[in-house]
Amino acid sequence: MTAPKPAAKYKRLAPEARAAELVEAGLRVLAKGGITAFTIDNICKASGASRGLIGHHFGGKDGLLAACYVASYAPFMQAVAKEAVPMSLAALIDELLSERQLRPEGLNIWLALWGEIAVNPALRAEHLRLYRIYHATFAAAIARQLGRAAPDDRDETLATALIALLDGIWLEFSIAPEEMSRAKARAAVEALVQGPLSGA
Amino acid sequence: MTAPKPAAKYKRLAPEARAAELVEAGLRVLAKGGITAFTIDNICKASGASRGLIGHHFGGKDGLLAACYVASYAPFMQAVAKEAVPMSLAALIDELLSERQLRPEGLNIWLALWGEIAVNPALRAEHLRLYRIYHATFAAAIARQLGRAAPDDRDETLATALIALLDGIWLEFSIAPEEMSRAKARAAVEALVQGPLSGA
DNA sequence: AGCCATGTTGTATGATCGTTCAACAAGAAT
DNA sequence: ATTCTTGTTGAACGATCATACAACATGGCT
Repeated sequence: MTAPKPAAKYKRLAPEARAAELVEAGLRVLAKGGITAFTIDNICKASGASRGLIGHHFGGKDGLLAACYVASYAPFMQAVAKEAVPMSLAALIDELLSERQLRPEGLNIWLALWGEIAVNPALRAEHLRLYRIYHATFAAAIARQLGRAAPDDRDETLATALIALLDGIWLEFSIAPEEMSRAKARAAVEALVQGPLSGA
Repeated sequence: MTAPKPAAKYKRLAPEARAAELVEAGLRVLAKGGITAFTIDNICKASGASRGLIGHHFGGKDGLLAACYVASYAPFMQAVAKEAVPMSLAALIDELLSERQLRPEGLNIWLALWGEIAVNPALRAEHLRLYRIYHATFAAAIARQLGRAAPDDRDETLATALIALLDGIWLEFSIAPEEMSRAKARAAVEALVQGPLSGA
């Protein structure tokens, strides 16, 4: 009879690793049940961790929510603000409508967070910061497409319009997938964009 | 000394009047604090009524939420599905970007509700029903604009795109009013629309 | 092998949640 | 003035919420 192995009761993780797990669990909860389901209990159950950890690593529920927001923006900004070499407008749009970006779960998360952004000043500030980067990237791509070195007012307006268009598509795709497929999304963007952006 | 007037403890309302007051209070709460603040206590405090009334008139909180959704859609659908005489596309867009429709409070309400639509099947079904009416109205207006009697596939796609564009504008207007004014919204729509919808 | 810094647990706590319901009162009917 | 219908109240309830914290366990360190 060998000595009974005392089976560890939990796994001890580095703070960053645990934080990452909690953020991931939080995003899973948001995707499934929206902001209403975003509770300590639900998140810890989804993560397999105990209730105290969120407070310990994020100072509270709000801290985790902010971290979730940043995390959900990350792959998106990564796609937009690609390396040093700037993307073409077509490539940018393709990426944003790609399977990697346009997924119902991801959009449910955004939707839940947007509802909070409109109400939570801290999230609002963070959103504003990221939006400006996003907008500048689009304006630059549009200017390049039209053969300009730097974006002018017209390019800025087009960037605003394009971003709004893509936001709206995400929205419909998230709320009513029955009415908005990836193919429809692509067709819709092309239908509106071909005018102002094809000619000189 | 005259007899002391026994000051009525509350005002008794007709069911529809009370229901309307509660819906209005619910919308006020949603506008201010989002879906998270949509609680029995908050709503009753905002309405000046007692806790029991929501259960009595709507069967519960969810019933009131559904009523709020319908109520928030009402002025919008009223504007879109105007009388028998169909609106021109320009008039439609003008109306939707008008001061009457494009207001931050109203959009905060939508945002809060959208977050629930994505999660709540009953609201989803209702949304789908209204969206189809909305979409058909736009497709018809576009077809008329292009001189067609009935909308073809291309018109349907353009309607989808236009709706998404307007949705996105509402979104930005609600989340970050700093970056989206009514003037910007109008310019953005015109910038994208002038191409596909100006020529034959 | 023993120590120790610290990541983790889970209970306790008080606040707040939605719902229920018996008692109450307003206002029309008589 | 009295009756009666029914809209209204608010306390009671159990469930669930976020947070705090003392006890505990892990894995690296010596």
